[in-house]
Amino acid sequence: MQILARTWPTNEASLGQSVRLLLSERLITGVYSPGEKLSLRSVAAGLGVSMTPVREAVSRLVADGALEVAPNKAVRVPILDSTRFRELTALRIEIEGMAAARAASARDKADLSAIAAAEKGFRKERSKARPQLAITVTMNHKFHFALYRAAKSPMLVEIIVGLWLKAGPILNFDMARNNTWVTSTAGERYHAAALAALQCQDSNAARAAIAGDIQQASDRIIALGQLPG
Amino acid sequence: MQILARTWPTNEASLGQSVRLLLSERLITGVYSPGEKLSLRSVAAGLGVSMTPVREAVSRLVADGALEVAPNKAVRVPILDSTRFRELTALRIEIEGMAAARAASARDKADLSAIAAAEKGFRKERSKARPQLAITVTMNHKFHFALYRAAKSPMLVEIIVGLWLKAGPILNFDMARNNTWVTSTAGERYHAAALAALQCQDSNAARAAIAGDIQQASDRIIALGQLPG
DNA sequence: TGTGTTAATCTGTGATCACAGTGTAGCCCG
DNA sequence: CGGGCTACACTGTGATCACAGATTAACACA
Repeated sequence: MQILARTWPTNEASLGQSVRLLLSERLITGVYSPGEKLSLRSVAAGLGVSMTPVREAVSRLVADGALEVAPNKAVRVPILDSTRFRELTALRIEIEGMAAARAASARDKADLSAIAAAEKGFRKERSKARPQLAITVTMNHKFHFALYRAAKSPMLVEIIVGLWLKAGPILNFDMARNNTWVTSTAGERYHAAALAALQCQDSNAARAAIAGDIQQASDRIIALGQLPG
Repeated sequence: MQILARTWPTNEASLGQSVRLLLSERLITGVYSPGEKLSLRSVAAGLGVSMTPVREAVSRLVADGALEVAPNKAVRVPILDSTRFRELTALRIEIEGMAAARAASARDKADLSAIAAAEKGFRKERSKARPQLAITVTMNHKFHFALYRAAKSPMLVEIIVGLWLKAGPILNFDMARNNTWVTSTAGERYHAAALAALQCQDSNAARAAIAGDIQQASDRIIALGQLPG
């Protein structure tokens, strides 16, 4: 309980929810590597809770495709082959592109300032002499979801969270081994373009900017040639 | 265990999975009404299993938005207000339309015959003198998912299942009180148009047909004026 | 040294128990 | 007969126990 107590003040949320959020964050930020095995008892012991809330959280993540159960019944982080990775990338481009297009017309002033702040944070970290991967990843995450939330469609945001859960481990795992992503300026160019498109309510430009951002990151992963299949 | 044993031969799937599938089917086919309360113990007793697998299933469905926990901590079928229902409809049109468009280009012969068979089954039941709602709903379900599976994107199909879980209870609940859906020929016209579009690989026509089908069904619900908000 | 077999350990799954919070029905009192 | 209070029943949540299957490690034997 000690770990969770510090991360979330146990204000009001079930332990299962807390564990799920913690594991989600770890997956999206690449704490767990593709293929890594997770044991319910180990996770429970590491978090200081019993198996029950961990089981609830893992069960949900498995259902979301963020974790998988091998035929051995062992729980592990899925290893996407190149076919499934391309499928996921195509889906992300269409659905996140749709969210960006909607955000361009539905955004209000509060959205714009939140997105601009996130864009600035990302650019600032990445332009450092030695940008840290973890911080850059977090900033990228904040920017994208600030933008998607501007579409004013909670259900759509939930769908996108599911997509990021599937993509997170591979993206961050390979990024960590090849620093072309943090050293490239492609990301901030697309981010700036997306922000500008939202400011002038240009849906098509917003969709194109987000699609380009996703595509270029995906291309880097595929170029590494580490994916099976 | 007796109920589950007959529905699924307990071949190989955890009880939690079986319970989840059973509850999903009940939600999509409208066995449970919007606002209806579900008790973990009651469901468990009714299915002859312990609370554990039921909890796992319900937890997943709550996460999917197919069920919700009231501030009382009571689990119930969500009651969508008109705002959320319109949001859900708009999402369905875009995402299921996307699936239809992809299916038009990715479909193979096996897909076409499966979809044609499902289309025929739907049309046959609905054209009866007294079509049964439950059967019509099931046939409609089969047709749509046979079509979506032709897009060859399992992740996309999973997303759509999530959308249907949210929409199922209201759709079928209101349909049962107003037989304009089963008596209307609009559904089979859109289905036929979608099938034809897939046959000649016309993505735009396929998207339009599915969008029209969703829209007309949604319009009937809204026309009933039973939705709060 | 290589190989086959066994025993210990670890896995997820399901059931059961304990507990705090909430709604409700009944009953007592005015 | 009506209103307020008190038990009781029931809710979800978390922990713990029991069990079958699989993996691994060690040990004995050839």
